[in-house]
Order: sequence, then C-alpha cells, then structure tokens
Amino acid sequence: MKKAEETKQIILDKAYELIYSNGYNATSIDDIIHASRLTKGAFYYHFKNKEEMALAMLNDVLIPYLQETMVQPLNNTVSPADDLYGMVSYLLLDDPYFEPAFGCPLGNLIQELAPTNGSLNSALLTITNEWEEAIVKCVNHGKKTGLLKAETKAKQVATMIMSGYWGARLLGKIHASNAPYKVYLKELKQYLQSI
Amino acid sequence: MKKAEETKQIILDKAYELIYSNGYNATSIDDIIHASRLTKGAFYYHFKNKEEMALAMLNDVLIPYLQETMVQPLNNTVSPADDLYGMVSYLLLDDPYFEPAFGCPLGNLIQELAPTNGSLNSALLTITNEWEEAIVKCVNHGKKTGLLKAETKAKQVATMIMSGYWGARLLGKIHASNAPYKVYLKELKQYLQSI
DNA sequence: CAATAAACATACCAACTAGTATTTTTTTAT
DNA sequence: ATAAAAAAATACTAGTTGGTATGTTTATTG
Repeated sequence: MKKAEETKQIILDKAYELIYSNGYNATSIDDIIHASRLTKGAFYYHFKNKEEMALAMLNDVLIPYLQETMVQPLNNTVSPADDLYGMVSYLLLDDPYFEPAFGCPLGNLIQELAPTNGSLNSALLTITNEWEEAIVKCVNHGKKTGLLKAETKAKQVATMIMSGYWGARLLGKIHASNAPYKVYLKELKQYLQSI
Repeated sequence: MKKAEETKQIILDKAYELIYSNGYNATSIDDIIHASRLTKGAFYYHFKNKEEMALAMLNDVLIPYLQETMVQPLNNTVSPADDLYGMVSYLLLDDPYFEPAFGCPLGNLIQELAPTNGSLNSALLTITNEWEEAIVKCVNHGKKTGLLKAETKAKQVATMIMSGYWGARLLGKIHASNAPYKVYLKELKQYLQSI
C-alpha cells in the first residue's frame, strides 16, 4: 500500500499542472494519464471519475499550498500593512509555482467552474472564505494596535485586496507578463498607507 | 443580401450568450446552431470555423458594447472620482446584460483563452488597452483640474481600478451574488477619495 | 418569371471525450 | 516461494467534437 499512493500522487500532481496551465475542461483524462505515463486502468482504479479526481487534486494539492502561501503568512502578524503587502507581493512576484501567463490557479477554477459545477465549488468557496477571514483578522488586529485607522472596515479591505490580486492576475495573463503586477503593487502600497 | 445578415447576427448573438454563460470551450457549434434554430450549413456558410466566428462575435457584439459601457462614460469627464466610480458601479450593479453568476464577459474570455489562443487574444488585449487608456486620461484630467492629487500616478490608478473590478467579478461568481460587489464599491469609494 | 447564385439543410467523417469490461502484471502477506 | 489481492494495462463503447461534401431551398436580378 505504498506504491499505489505514489502513483495516485503522480496523477494528482500532473492533473494540477495541466489544469493550471490549460484549464479544467481543456484537460482531458487522456492528457493526464499520458503526462503521468500511466493508463486508464490506473486512473480509474484510483478515482471514480474526472470530478472526484479534481476534488482530490484540490484537497491534496492546491488547497494545502494556498493555505501555506495565502493564509499562514497573515497569522501572528506584526505590521498588518506590511504583511498584507508581503502576502500579495510574494504571490505575484516570488511564488515559484505561479506564472503570469497562467494566472492564479484558484481564480482560474472559480472563473471556469463557478457557473456550472457543484461539488468542486464548495471547496473553492471554502478556501476563498479562509483567505478572506485571514485578511479580516489581520486588519482587525491592526486596528486594535493602532497601526490602522479605527474607521477602516476590515471586510471591505479584504474584498479590495482579494479583488485587486485576482484582477492583477488577469492583467498579467492578457499581457503574458508580470509587468502589470509591479504597477498594481505600487498602487497597493499607496492604498495600504491610506487605511 | 439582407436576410443573410440577419441570420449571421442571430448566430453571433446566440454565440455571445452561450459563451458568456458557459465559456468558450464549453460552448459547441452544435449548441450555437441549436439555440439559433439553424444548422451546420448556415453556420459554415457564414464563418470559416469556430475561431473566426468568435472573432466576429467579439468585434460585432462584445467590443462595441464594452466601448459603450466602459470607455465612453469616461469621455468628457467632469468629476473623475465620481465618473470612475459611476463606470464601475454601473457595470457591477446596473448593467442589464451582465450577471454575477457569469462574471465579466471580457474577463472570462481573457481568463480562458489567454494561455492558448492567438487571434482572439489581440482583440481582447486591444479593448483592454482602450479601457486602461480611458481611465488614465480621466485621471490625468483630474490631476490637471486639481480634483486629484498631483502625486497620483494615473497608470497605477488605472491598474488598481481594472484589477479591482475584475477581481470583484470573481468574488461575485463564487458567491453567485452581487453582495461582494457592494462591499467592493464601498471600499472603492474610500480609495477614490484618497487619490 | 425564369435563371442563377446565394443561403441554408442533411448526411456524413475522423478525432476525441469520459467511462467500462476484461485481462495482465505487480505487490504484499503468508 | 506462492497464493491472494491489489494495481495497472489493454481493448472497447457510446456520445460528442469541429469540420466537410453534397444536397435542397430561398431570394434576388435580368
């Protein structure tokens, strides 16, 4: 019961890669097993169907990584503005797994699947809410310590930051470049000084 | 040569509807001709292939509408902050053709097609640049009249507004609601007062 | 009111899709 | 080492995809 887990992980990793770069619908099961150097038998031994595989991919690959890079950096925050800027800046410029031309893996999936799919959506919504909650807590902590203004509305700031990040991803995609990220980050810094 | 133009328009209109709500790849030619109550013969008489049809749809349906709702409202601006807020607010809350669950038609296409497609991308990039240019001009005008701060960087503001709008669309999508729009707009108003 | 071309319909194709049934190989426990 | 079970390979199906070839109808013009 060890080798099996390995191949399962290979499938999930390759599925993540292909779905991130090409989208969910544009990634066929044949694509995934070919990239994994496996066959249909292996795929359907480990997963009931494409959707269940995608759900496992979300839970085992994408979501843990997003919690690491989007949520954890905001825990035990000292300087809210700096920590928020740092979180977004890392995601946009430094994260080794994300590329401008491919956008945000979470944003991509929401965009593509939100109108149609059911079971995948709740997983996407959950991690989105966790992210928002982390930002809200960070802002509220800053209000308590006096580093942020008392009038600042934490949820509004969270919405602003999340929206800005995802939109910047779109600009990066259409330009196939991280140049828009840098422009956005400059204005984000200005904005964070105003709250 | 009149009836033919009508059916061509029907195809483009239905294609827009289906692609907006389901995505480009998820919309088959069969879907489009069925919704148009036509057949393959009609489709391929008017268009060489799916991509050429999509390009015509962009040029004849989507882009003119976006120029109307995203670009024109910023021409001959009097109060930049109000006009920028009004443009975004209209798009998010009042536009009769856009729905929270389906996001922004332009954003959707960029998201889905940017990594892969070629010919459609330049059309998407062009209208995106037109939008940015309109915002930049609006901000620069505001700086001249003294309604906006002299230090304000027009391109940064444009990036901030575009990003925020597109990201808010994503939040609306995952929540299948316009509630995130309202939260975003409140913070946008704050932000616009700070520039 | 024909004739003729434009506009559209029908029938098809090869490639691809998710998924199944069956057989073979590989692990694992004894 | 070997039997049993797990893991993976092979071969297949029915439905869908974009696109083509060839009809048939409809509109337009002399």
